[in-house]
Amino acid sequence: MATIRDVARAAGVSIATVSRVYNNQDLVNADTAERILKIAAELDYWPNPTAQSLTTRRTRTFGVLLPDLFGEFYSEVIRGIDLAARRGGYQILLSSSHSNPEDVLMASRAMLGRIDGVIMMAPDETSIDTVARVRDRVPVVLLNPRTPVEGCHSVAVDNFHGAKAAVSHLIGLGHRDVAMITGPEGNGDAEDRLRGFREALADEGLDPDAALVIPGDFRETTGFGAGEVLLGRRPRPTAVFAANDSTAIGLMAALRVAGCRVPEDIAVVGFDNVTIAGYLNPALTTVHVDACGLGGRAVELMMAALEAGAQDLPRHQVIQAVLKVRQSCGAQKTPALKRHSADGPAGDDVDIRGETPLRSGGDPS
Amino acid sequence: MATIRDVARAAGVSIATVSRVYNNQDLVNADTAERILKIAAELDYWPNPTAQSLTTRRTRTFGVLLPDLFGEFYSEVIRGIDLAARRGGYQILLSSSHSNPEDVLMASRAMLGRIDGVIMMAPDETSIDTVARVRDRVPVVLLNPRTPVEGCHSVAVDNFHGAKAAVSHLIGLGHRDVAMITGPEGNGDAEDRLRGFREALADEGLDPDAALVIPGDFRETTGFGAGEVLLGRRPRPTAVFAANDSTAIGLMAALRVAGCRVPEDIAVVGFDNVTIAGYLNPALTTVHVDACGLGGRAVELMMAALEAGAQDLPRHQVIQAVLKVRQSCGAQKTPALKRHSADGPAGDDVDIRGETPLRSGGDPS
DNA sequence: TTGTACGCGTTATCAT
DNA sequence: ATGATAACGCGTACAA
Repeated sequence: MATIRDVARAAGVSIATVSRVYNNQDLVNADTAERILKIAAELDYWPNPTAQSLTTRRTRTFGVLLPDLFGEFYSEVIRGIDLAARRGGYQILLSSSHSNPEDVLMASRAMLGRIDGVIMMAPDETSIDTVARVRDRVPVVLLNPRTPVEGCHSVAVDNFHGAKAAVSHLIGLGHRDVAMITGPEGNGDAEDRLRGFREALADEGLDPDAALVIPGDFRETTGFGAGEVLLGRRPRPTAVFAANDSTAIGLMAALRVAGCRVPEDIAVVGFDNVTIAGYLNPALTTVHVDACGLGGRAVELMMAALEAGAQDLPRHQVIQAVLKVRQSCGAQKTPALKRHSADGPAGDDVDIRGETPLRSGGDPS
Repeated sequence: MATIRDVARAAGVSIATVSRVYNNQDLVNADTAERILKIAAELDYWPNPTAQSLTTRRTRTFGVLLPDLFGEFYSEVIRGIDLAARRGGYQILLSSSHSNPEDVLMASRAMLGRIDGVIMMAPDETSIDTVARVRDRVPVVLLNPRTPVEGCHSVAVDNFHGAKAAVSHLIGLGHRDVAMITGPEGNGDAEDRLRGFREALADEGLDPDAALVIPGDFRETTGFGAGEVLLGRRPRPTAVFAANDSTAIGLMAALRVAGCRVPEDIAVVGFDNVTIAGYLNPALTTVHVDACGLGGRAVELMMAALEAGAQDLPRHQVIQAVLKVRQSCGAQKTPALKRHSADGPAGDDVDIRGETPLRSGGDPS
C-alpha cells in the first residue's frame, strides 16, 4: 500500500529521487540510494506497475491468445512461451479457448492497453481483418498461421513436409495402400498434413484420390471410431497415417480390440511425438514437433519486434517436423529399393526427454 | 491510440460524459450516449485498462502461479482457470516453473499491482512466510496446499483417500504384496498418496514398512526405471501402485519389455486418469482427478473473495478423487470376501470424455 | 546530485 | 443530464 510518496516523505527526499533509485540507480548519490532502499524495504514498498505503465507506455507483458488448451501440444507451447518470457523479464496475459473471430477480437480488446504485444494462434476462421485490427496497435506474432497476415511475424511448424516424410517412409517400407485419418475440418495444421499425405502418394506414383481418407478431429475417441471404419474396408489399407498422436492412440486401441496387430497387420504413424509416444505398445512412430520451441521462438520474435519499434519488419520462421521412427510402422515389407535412403536423416533420434532416468538407464523408445 | 479526450472533443462533450457512457450508461442521455458510442467506434477508441485500474484499484485480473507446466495435470488446471475466469470477466496473468520460494516471491512481486488476487500452487518448500506476504496484499487461493496458510482459501484434491481406495481395491482383489512408486520427494500430492498407500495396507493388516517403495518423480522415464528395479526384487510384488499415470505408463513399458504381463503377472494402478488412460494396453486402472474442476473451483473462490472484500473468511474445498477401474489391475485373484463390497461406488464410471465419438460408438475404456 | 511540476488516461466528486 | 477538476502512482523534462 505504501506509495512512492510515502517513501519520499520518510526518507526526506522528493519522489523524483526515489523514482531514480529504481530506474537510473547511478543518477543518485550512493548513500541516499541505500538509505531510500532501506526505508522502502521497511515500508514494504514496491513500485506500482500499473502506474509505471501509464507513464512509460510499456507493460512488459504480452498477451497470448490460443484457440484451445486441450492436449499436450498447446500446453507445451505455453510452457515454451512462459519460459522464454520470464527469461526476458516479461509477463504473460493468457486467454484461450477461442473458437471464433469474435472471441478473438473481444479477447484482444480486453488485453489492449495492458500488453506490449500479442502472440496468437488464431482459430482457423479468424479473419485477417480481425488480426489486422490488433496489429495496428501492437506487434503480433502468429503461431502456425494458415495464411500470413501482412505486418505480422510468424512461427510455423512445417506440417507439410513432416507429413510427407512420414507417408514417404510408409511407402518406402512397401506399403501401397495407405489411409489417413485427418484432423478437424478447417484446421490449418490438419490441412497441411493432409496435403503432405497426398503429395507423398503422388510423388510415388500412387493415386491420392484413391486413398482412403477418414475425417477426424485430433482426439482419441475419433481415432477409435476411425479404426472401426477402417477395419470394415475392403481391400483393407496396410498402413495408416493419423493426423496426430491422439488419433493414432485411439486408432491403435480400436485395432487391438479387433485383434488386428500393429504393425504386422496395419502400420500406424502419428504426428506430434507426445511424451508417451515411446511408451506405447507398440512404440509409436510419429513426427516430432517441438511445441515448446515454437512458443520460445515466438517470444524471441516478439521481443525483437518490441526492441525494433517502428522500423520493425516482419520475420517468418519455420520449425522443422522430424520423423521419429519407432515400432508402430514396422520394418520393410519388400526388399530395399533406392527409396530407403531417401528417408535421409528423418529417422534420426530426436531426444525428447532431455533427462536421464532417476534410477536406471532404461527407455523403451 | 485515441483517448477519452479525443472522443469527448469530437463529440463536443466533456470527458466525464464519455466516461459515464462506459460505466453508468443510464446516467447519460440516450441520444448523446449513442452519438458518443458511434464516434468512439469511428475513432476506434477503447478505454485504457491501465488507466482504469489506476483509479478504480481493480484490474479484473488475477495471477496464476504454478510450479510447472509439464504434463496434463497442470494444463488441465490452467484450462479450468481460464474457462472460469473468462466467464467471470477476468483475465489471467500466468507464471509457472517456480521451483523455490524466492521464485514465487519474485513472481508475486512482479504481479502485485496488476492483479486483484493470486491463485497459486506453491512448490513444496515454499515458506508460509512467502505466501503470507502476498496474502497481506491480495486474496490468495491455494491449490493443493501441503499445509493450510492462515487467511488463505484453498482447493485440494483428496489424494489421500483416492490413493487409499486404489490400494484397497488391489488388496481386495487378493494382492498381498503391493509395491508403490512414489512421486517427487517433498511433493505434497505425492506424500499424501504415499500416506494413503500405507494406511490402506495397515487397514488390511499388512505391514506398510515391509512394502516395497521405489522413489519416482511423476515422469514416464522414472516409472520405466522403477519397473526394472521391481522385476529384480524377490519375492516379486504382484501389484504396483504408481503415484501418477505417467509413472504407471513408464512402468508398464518396462514390464512389457521384460515379458511380464499386466495384469496377469503384475497388476498396475495409476493416479490422475489422463486422457489416454483408457486407450492404453491394457487400459489403465487409475484414480480420476478433475484437474479442470480444481482450477474452476479456485476461480470461484477467488471471485467470491473479491466480492466479499474485507469481511471475507477463508473457505476450504476438497475435490474427491475417484477410483476408475479398468483392466490393468485385473480381476479377483481369490474368492470374494467381504472386502469386495467395501470398494463401494469407487468403481463407478466417471465419464471423462464428455463427448460421443464423431463417427462411431466405440470406446475401449 | 536533487527538487518541481507536468503528463499518462481514467474515474469520481462536486458543481451546475 | 452534464461539466470542471482533483485524484490515482509514477516517470521525466527542466530547473536549481
